[in-house]
Amino acid sequence: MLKCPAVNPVERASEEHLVDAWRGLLDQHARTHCALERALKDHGLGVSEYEVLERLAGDETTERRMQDLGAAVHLSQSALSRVVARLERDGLVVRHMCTEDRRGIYVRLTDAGRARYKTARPAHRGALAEALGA
Amino acid sequence: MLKCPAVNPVERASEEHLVDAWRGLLDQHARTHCALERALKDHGLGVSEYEVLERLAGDETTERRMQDLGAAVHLSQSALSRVVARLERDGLVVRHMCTEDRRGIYVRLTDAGRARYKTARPAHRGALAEALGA
DNA sequence: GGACAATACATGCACGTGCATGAACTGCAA
DNA sequence: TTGCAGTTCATGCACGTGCATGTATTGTCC
Repeated sequence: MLKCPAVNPVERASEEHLVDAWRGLLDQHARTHCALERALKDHGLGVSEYEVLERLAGDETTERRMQDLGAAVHLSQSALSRVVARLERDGLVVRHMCTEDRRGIYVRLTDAGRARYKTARPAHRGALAEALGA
Repeated sequence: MLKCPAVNPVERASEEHLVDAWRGLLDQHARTHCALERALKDHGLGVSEYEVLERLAGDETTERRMQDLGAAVHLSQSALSRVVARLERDGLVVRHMCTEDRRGIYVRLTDAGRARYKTARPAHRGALAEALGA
């Protein structure tokens, strides 16, 4: 039985190329994600937690609104809310309402949070270099 | 206060490059994964389920051992076990012990499974093309 | 042959995530 | 002012996943 006679060879090759690209992407993503997870575990951080910390540390003000963070990080709004809750529980960030729009929440890095970030950063970079190649 | 005086500019640039690469990877992965999830939802399949189905359909024998599948798919052994359990519950595959090694489990695609795969495949390819670009 | 490590898969459990919803608040229109 | 739609974030819930463990079987060494 011939397979897929309706699809011509060119389209088929293009499709296969796409699938290969996707599998490669999946491969690289899984490897890097695992490496980061392993590296950050020793510092008591998850990948999402570190990501948020980095966004906060990268900004001069060290203070951003939840929705700004949400736009930067690949996380649903609810997931971000919980990540920040965990970070606050661990004393790495503090949340406080903005006075001008009482719906909004500001997230600020604490000294402990900044210190934790600086400590974890080399491990993070190392894992990245290892996983993504030189 | 100068930041990171111990890191020279070259290493710093290399680090930034790595971070950018990782974020790009994350971006592309998230977008593609979401697109696939949306496309497959209409066919009652998850991304992992489809992945397993594809591996089974790609092989001529349509029969593989769990550990072979585990090596091909980016899933832990326990996750794969459950994915196959779900597929079996939906009647898309059947599991049966191999006679020569009674520890091993063979997974075989049913007619319904093959049909489902063929139906879902265009949607999958379409989402891939859309997400990964032309 | 009998004891013991190794392999292959299933399962209990904890955890992080997304979706849907809820609660608090703002801005606008009548 | 009052009412109502839109927003911003938190939370209940269901689900998929990984880790650790359990169960059954195989292979090896004595």
